[in-house]
Amino acid sequence: MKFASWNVNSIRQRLSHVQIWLQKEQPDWLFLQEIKCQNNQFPSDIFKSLGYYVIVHGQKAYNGVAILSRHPYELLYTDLPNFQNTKNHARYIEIKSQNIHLCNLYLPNGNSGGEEGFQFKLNFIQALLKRTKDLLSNKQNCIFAGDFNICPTDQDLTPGTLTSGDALIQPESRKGFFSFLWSGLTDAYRTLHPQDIEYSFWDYTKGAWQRNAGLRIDHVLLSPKLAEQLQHCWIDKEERAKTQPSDHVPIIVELE
DNA sequence: ATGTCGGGCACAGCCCGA
Repeated sequence: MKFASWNVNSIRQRLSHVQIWLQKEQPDWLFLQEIKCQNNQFPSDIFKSLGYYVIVHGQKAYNGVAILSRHPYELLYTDLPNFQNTKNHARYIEIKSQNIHLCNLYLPNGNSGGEEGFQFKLNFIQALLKRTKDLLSNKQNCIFAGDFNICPTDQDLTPGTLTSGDALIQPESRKGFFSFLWSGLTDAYRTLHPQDIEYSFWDYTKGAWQRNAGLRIDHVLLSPKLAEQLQHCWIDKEERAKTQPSDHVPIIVELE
């Protein structure tokens, strides 16, 4: 079983990259974030022709998430339960497929909008934590994955890339990330690669890619039974070297 | 001082968000 997540920074700009990548990797599921379009602008027919069901929660200009699934599914949520979504952002979609809750998230960055913007991020984390605990207490299999906009530790960013006050490395953000682990989820990449320095995002500016000044902010978290089946997890860095890339690259997980 | 993208608005070049 193969699973992947990718913040594509506009699906319309990245369509050919995603198509080629899908045909190469053939995951059972692909989570997409920052599709930056409305539902009727999403290229659903192309993905259907590649053998995927398409589940979209879009928004004009910003945000937007989608799931491509090779398997039949039940749509459970197009917004995060128990979240006061004061900005009406499209940042969450959850389906159930093959007896797994597949929870696709685009966590707020938290650097814009001052204190209120940061609080919006923390509120999202709290609601996500509640969703995690609800599923785990009911012994549900689940995968929480997407762009968390959190570097869990200093191992997960190039030194000097972010200022100390950045919302991606604030203690409250990091505590939020660890709260998912403390509640019982497993960070697929870090579990299999405890010492490695790898990133999933490189800013478009300041020659970040050329200098390898990156961040690990895209994560796949697994519930206990799925974690026991974890075989491989890798970050497909090659996508960032292509022409007109997203600033994020895919993260892929293989389970038994 | 901000070196890059993407989208919106509106039709050129700024603005926002990342």
